[in-house]
Amino acid sequence: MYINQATDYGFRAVLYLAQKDSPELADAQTISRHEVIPIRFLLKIMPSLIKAGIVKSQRGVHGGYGLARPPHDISLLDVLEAIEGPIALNRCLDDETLCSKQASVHCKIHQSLQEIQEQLAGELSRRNFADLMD
Amino acid sequence: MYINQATDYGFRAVLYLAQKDSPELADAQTISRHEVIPIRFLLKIMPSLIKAGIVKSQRGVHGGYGLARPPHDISLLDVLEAIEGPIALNRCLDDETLCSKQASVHCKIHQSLQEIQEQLAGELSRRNFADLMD
DNA sequence: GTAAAACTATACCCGATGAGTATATTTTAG
DNA sequence: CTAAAATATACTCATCGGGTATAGTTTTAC
Repeated sequence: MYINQATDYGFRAVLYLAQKDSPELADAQTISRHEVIPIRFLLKIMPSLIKAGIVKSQRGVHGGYGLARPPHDISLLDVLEAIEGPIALNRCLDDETLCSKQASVHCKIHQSLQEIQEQLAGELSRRNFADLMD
Repeated sequence: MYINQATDYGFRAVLYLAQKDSPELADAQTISRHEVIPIRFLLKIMPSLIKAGIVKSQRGVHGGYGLARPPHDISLLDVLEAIEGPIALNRCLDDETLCSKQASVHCKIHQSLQEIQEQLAGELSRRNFADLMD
């Protein structure tokens, strides 16, 4: 029941971009070195963060990455969902047809997990990257 | 970020044992049919529940499975941990040496995830199988 | 005391996913 | 034009999740 390693790297990359003082873009090499993330892997996950409107990028000679909005507007949930999609504690909460009992609506377990999932999502969205910077 | 399918089956099996009215043991066939769980798979996960002291079993002709303690003493967390081990939102919360930055102690992300994980565990342990029976 | 009904222990298979790598392409500054 | 950067696509490889198979062992009815 882990969150992905990619998501963990994503958290670190975003935090790095939030914390660096200069407003210039940071290139992948720099982020990779500071956060100890395999560069090819970093390069692969950045587009997801861009599509989600969390990070902006610039190609070319003095290109690199920067935050697309202020740190206090980026939650842990934003980054997690950008990289690994919507959270779902079990597969029938994601897609009811996957329940082998086909009983998700009146299934007490399902209902409990749903509530727990909502609490989890709430916690993840309450925490933003400005909080993490202190 | 799913919980295991095995855990989901475990929830159902325990709930079934809690809900059946007769105090006799239920054999694997019966549980499997009622809860739509592949029998071989069910047979594989039951020993974990037994080791955790949640379920008791009896071999032989009129053998089967029953709860080892009352439903209100069995939480979702009990079953989850019995089957898939302690929860950990990411690998460095499970084992610090797995953090590629080797920085878990003073890592704000780590700290946040730890708090969220504790909340999640709390929610899972607050809910017991007597609640689910209604 | 033996046969059948149960659970138990191992061990295997296979597809999906996670983690990471490689190659080729596009963009931009200078 | 060229070098430095990001992007796109596709690949590898190990692990894990889900499930199956085989061969037991224990218990009880008769």
